[in-house]
Amino acid sequence: MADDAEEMGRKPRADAQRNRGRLLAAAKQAFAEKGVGVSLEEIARTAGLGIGTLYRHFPTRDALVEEVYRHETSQLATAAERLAAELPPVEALREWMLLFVDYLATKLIMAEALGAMVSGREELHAASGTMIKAAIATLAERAAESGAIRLSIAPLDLLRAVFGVSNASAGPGWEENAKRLVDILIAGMRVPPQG
Amino acid sequence: MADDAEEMGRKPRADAQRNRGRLLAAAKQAFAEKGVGVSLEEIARTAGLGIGTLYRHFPTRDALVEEVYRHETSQLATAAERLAAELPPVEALREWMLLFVDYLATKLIMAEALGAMVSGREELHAASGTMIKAAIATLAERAAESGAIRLSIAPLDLLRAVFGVSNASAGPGWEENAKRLVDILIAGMRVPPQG
DNA sequence: TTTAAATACGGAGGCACCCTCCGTTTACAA
DNA sequence: TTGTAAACGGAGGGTGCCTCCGTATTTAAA
Repeated sequence: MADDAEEMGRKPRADAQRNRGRLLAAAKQAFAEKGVGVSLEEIARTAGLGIGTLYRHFPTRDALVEEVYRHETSQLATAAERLAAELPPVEALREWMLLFVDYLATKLIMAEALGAMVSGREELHAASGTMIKAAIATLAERAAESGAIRLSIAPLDLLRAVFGVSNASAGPGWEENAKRLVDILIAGMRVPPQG
Repeated sequence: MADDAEEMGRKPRADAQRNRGRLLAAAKQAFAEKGVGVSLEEIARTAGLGIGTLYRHFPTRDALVEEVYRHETSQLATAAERLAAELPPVEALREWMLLFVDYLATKLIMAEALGAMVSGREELHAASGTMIKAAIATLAERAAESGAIRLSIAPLDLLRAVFGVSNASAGPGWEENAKRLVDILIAGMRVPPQG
């Protein structure tokens, strides 16, 4: 019944666990308030810890970001499963992409992280990135297999395109535009009714 | 015949002119080799000048970038005019977007700059940004006026989407994908024949 | 409890970069 | 030739990144 503690050989010292939590909390708030570019020193200070401690727990800035956003990301993955089960393939794909836009909009904090994972350097944010990629790939491929759309580009590129529109775009209407883009993309991929 | 020296009240001192040129040359090469993030100190050193001189000529990193890329950008603007004159509206729009992809691909050096100008902080790269925006806006609006497509998103968002796919995307096939995305976008905006 | 090994902590220190400020040098016009 | 506006250069102060290692704490064995 020791399923909670996924495979970990040793036992982390109590103080280490506590401090890890403090760092994550401080980081989450700092990222939200100032973006993923905040000074790591500031995060450590906010957590009441030394910079060395931060670096021991999270050797790179991205390791920290990864940890902070893993939870949020998994919500997107969960939604993908639900949509796939409840809706016809193309609709599921469309809805999930719209949800993706919502995530970029609502949790502006996530935009940078999602962006980084969607656009390049895949090594970073490995875990979250894998979830997202799996979600969009599955949905897109199911939609393609249903015959309703033709998948002429890599599924992840759909998200890249959507992210491109959201990315720091100044205009207050970007969310609207991003959602319209989703529909343009779906329409552009649709197979014409009479072959 | 004094058309070369666009309106400038005073006369810049000879050494100032020469050094400005050196800085631009050094910057162009450095940007090409190491991206727009290079140390400005290194650029100044390469140009055989002091860091203070660089900052006097180009108060911000972006002022320097702007200057370096203004020429390249104007080529895109010129191409837009030519295509608009030679091709039917939708084709002109499509071709120019493909050309945009080529620019991102060929002059990888430009990708960062074009990206920055296309995605947000419009104040930076003002001059180049204006050119690009004017080009896509004109082409897109002409295509929409022809009745062949429906322009449901901001023209610039088309470029944002394309840029999103190109943006640091690791895969070697990104250029292909970006071009296919252009066709998906065009197809997605096309007005159905018997609307 | 005592004790010693294992582990974690903290922050000084070295490095890189940014940008400013101002004393020195230079170009050029009178 | 000479006075001065303009340009130069780099030291200096600030911030951030990351490493390293002496000190402090926890844990478990005796």
